[in-house]
Amino acid sequence: MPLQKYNIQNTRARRELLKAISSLEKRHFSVDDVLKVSKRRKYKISRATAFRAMHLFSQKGLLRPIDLGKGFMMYELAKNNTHHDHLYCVRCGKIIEFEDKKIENLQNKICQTKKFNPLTHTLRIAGMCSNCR
Amino acid sequence: MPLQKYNIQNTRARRELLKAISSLEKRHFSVDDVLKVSKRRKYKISRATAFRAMHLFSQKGLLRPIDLGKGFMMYELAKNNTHHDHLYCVRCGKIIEFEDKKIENLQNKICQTKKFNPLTHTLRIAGMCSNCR
DNA sequence: ATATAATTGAGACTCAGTCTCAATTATTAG
DNA sequence: CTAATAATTGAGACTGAGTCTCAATTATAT
Repeated sequence: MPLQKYNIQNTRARRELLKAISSLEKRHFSVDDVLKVSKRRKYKISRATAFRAMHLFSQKGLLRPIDLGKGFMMYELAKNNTHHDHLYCVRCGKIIEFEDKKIENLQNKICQTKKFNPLTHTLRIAGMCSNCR
Repeated sequence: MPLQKYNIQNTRARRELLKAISSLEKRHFSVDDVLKVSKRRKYKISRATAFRAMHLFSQKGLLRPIDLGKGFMMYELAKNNTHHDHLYCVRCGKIIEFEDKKIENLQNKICQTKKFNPLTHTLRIAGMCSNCR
């Protein structure tokens, strides 16, 4: 369990949260997805702690926050892959990941032109996946 | 005043909201920016009506919603320009618009590859503008 | 002019996320 | 190891954007 590797103080609550995250079959999850799992276990984690941990984990590079415009944040384990963007099916909720270096390069070019120092960027395409039409 | 042109039923509340929007010096505004102006006028508009109108206006193509990841939606008048994306300075709040056909094309190419039918897309780069470093 | 359909306001409500603060747990210094 | 200090935690109150309900009002169609 990699808490120390990410320079995150190893505590019971955080260990439990990580375990809950690992037990999720989904690749993309919300804070409440994690809390729901943790609620079934003996050691309960409070809502505030879960939110705090998700932030910390993101900041430390263990998780990556994903904004699908659903009104709440989703997360994914950062170690699974490198930065990428998402197609989001508004009908079935399916998330398709994609990575496009050319788009990234064009984004950087724009930032240079505008003398803008990028910190994060979000590219999300919402629509219908092949199953949903 | 273009309500009918957009196929929007012309009512007092909507006229007042449009007037409030026009009176804003800002190009990008939140529902509460609009409500704040309207609160200074004789004819008061309720919160629910304002939110409903913003949705309707967006749907009818009068406004364009902008998700800057601020936790609430921003809007802009659609007539000012065509679709574009945004750089958002997290320090001073400045919004820089940009348009990049090459990025759009690459996005469409990805959708084709993934057999995905895009409805909307959001590309937002958050960081620091030239003034903020 | 009436009937029907759409819009509105007020305020209760929802839901994600934050805050406070005292209690607990971890880390550091001695 | 122990005391002192620092970080984390839980409970629940709170915030703020946005939604819902429902009766009253206003627009549109007949």
